[in-house]
Amino acid sequence: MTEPNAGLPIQDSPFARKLSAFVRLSQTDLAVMSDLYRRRRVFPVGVDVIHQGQTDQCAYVLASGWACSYKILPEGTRQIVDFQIPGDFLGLRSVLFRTADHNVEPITPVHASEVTQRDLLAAFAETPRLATAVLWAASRDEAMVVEHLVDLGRRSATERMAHFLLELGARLRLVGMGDRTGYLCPLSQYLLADALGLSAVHVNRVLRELREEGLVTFQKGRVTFEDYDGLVTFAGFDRSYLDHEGPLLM
Amino acid sequence: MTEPNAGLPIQDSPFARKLSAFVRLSQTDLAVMSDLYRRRRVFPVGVDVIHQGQTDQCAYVLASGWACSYKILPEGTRQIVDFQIPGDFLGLRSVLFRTADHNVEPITPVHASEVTQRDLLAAFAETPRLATAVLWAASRDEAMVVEHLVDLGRRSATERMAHFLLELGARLRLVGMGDRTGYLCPLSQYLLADALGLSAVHVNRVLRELREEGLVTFQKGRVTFEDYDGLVTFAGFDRSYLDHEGPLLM
DNA sequence: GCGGCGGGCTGATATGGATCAGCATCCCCC
DNA sequence: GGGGGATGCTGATCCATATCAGCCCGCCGC
Repeated sequence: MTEPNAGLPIQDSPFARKLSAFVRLSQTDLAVMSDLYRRRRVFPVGVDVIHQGQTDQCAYVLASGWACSYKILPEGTRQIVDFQIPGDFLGLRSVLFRTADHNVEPITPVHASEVTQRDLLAAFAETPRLATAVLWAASRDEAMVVEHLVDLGRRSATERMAHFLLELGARLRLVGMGDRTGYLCPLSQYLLADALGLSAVHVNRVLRELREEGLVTFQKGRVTFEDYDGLVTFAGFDRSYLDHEGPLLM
Repeated sequence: MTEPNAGLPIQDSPFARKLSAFVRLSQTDLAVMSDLYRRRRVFPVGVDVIHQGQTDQCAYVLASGWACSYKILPEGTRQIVDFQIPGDFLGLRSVLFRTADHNVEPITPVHASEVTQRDLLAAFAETPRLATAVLWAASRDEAMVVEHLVDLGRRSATERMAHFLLELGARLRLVGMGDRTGYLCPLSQYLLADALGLSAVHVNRVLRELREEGLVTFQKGRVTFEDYDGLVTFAGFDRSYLDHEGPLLM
C-alpha cells in the first residue's frame, strides 16, 4: 500500500486544516507539528490501535483512514462512542489515565502518527498556541460526545440518524473530504447500529425512511444529501459546536 | 445564608481532595489554587450559572451545592448531560468556545469561584503540575460523559439507574460527601428522568423495582445501598475511570 | 464453479418504556 | 385554615424499536 498524503505539505494535512479552523498557525507551530507527525505507523483492519485495560498507551493523530472508539459491555454488546476521521486524535484522553478506558479499532486501513505524553508536553512548552489548539480540539471532541449523548437520550431513531449523517458531513468538509452534496462513507449498517444505540435491522429501516422522504441517501458507500436544508431542520442540527466562522485566536 | 466551608483549609476543599486522587499537590500548588478560589459567587436556585448561546463565559469551581449541565432541544425537552458536585468545574469546556454550548443551572443554592481563561492559563504557567491535574480532571469529566453515553445507548432503564446511583456515590465519596452505605441526594425524579433519558413516571417504577430487589433505596433525599456488591454486579459498574488507587504523579 | 460469508433488506411478533389520567402528600403562602 | 404548586406514586393503553427468521446479492478462496 502506498503511503497516502506522504508528500503533502504540513499545512495541508487534515490535522493542520482542522486546527486552522480555530487558531492561525505560525511557521513555528507548523514546524513543531511536522515533528509530531514523524513516527508513522500503519494498522490494518482487525488490529486494535488502542485496547481497553491496557496500560501506558500513547495517542495517535490519524493521517488517513477511518477508525472508531468504543466500549465493550459485560453482556458482549458494544457502544461506539465516536468515529475518527483524518486529523482526529486517537486515544488522547487515555494518555492521562493509567489504563485505557476504551478501544480504538480501524474501520479501514489506518495510517497514524504516534504521540507520547512526553512529545505532547514538549510541543506545548515550545509553542503554547499549539497547546491551546490541542485543548480546543479536545474540547470539540467532548462537545461531539455530548451531542451524541443528546442523540441517544432525546432524539428518535430517525432524527438521530439524520443528525449523525449531518455531523459527519460537517466534520469531513472541514478536512476536505466532502462537500454540501455528500461524502464517501465506509461505515456498514452494523457499525451505525453500534454507534446509534439501535439494532442493525432498524438502521436499515431508518435509512429507507430518510431516502423515501427525499432527505438523504446512503447507498454503496456514499452519503448523498438530497435536501440539505430539509435535513438540517428535521434533525435540529446546529453545527456551531464543530467550528467557528474563521480562526478565533490570531 | 452562611458561607459553607469558608474557614476550611484549602487542602480540605473538595477541589483539592479530588485532584489529590491524581497528583500529589505541593504547597505551591495549594497556594495557587487558593488564589483561584478568591472570587466567590453565589447562585440561588433559578438563576443559571451558564447560559447556552451566551458569549465570553467564564468557568467556575463548585464549592458547595449541586448543579446540572444540560442542553435544550428545539421541541422543548432537555437532556441533562451531567450533575456537578463540590469540587467539579462548571463550564470548563465553554471557556474555549466563543459561545457556551450548554446551560448550567443550580439544583440547590450554589457557591462557586469564578475562573477566567486568563486566571487558568496564568495558574498553569506558575505550576505545570496543576495544569496536568486540571487536564486530568477534564479527561475524567469526559470519561464520565462517555460512560453516560453507554448508559443511554446500551443499558436498560434499571441498569442505567443502578449505574448512575453507583457512579454518583463514588464521586461523592471522593470529596467526603458519602460512604459505602449511601449519601444525601437532592435530585428529584424529574431531574433523574431528564438525565437518564426516561420519563419521570418510569423513573419512579425503576426506583421501586430496585428497592423491591433489595439493591438500593432512594427515598426522602437519601440514597441507601442495601446490597452494594449486588448492585455493582447488576449494573456492570467499573469505577476505574473515576480515580486511581493513590496519586499517580508524584 | 461452488461454497461460505458479510452485508443489505424485509416481514412477523414481542416488549420496554412513553404517554395519559388521576390521586395523595407535603409545604409554602395568603 | 385553606388553596395551590411541587413531587411522588400508580393503573391502563399505545407505540417505537428489539428480536427472530429468513432471503438475496456480490465477493473471495479453493
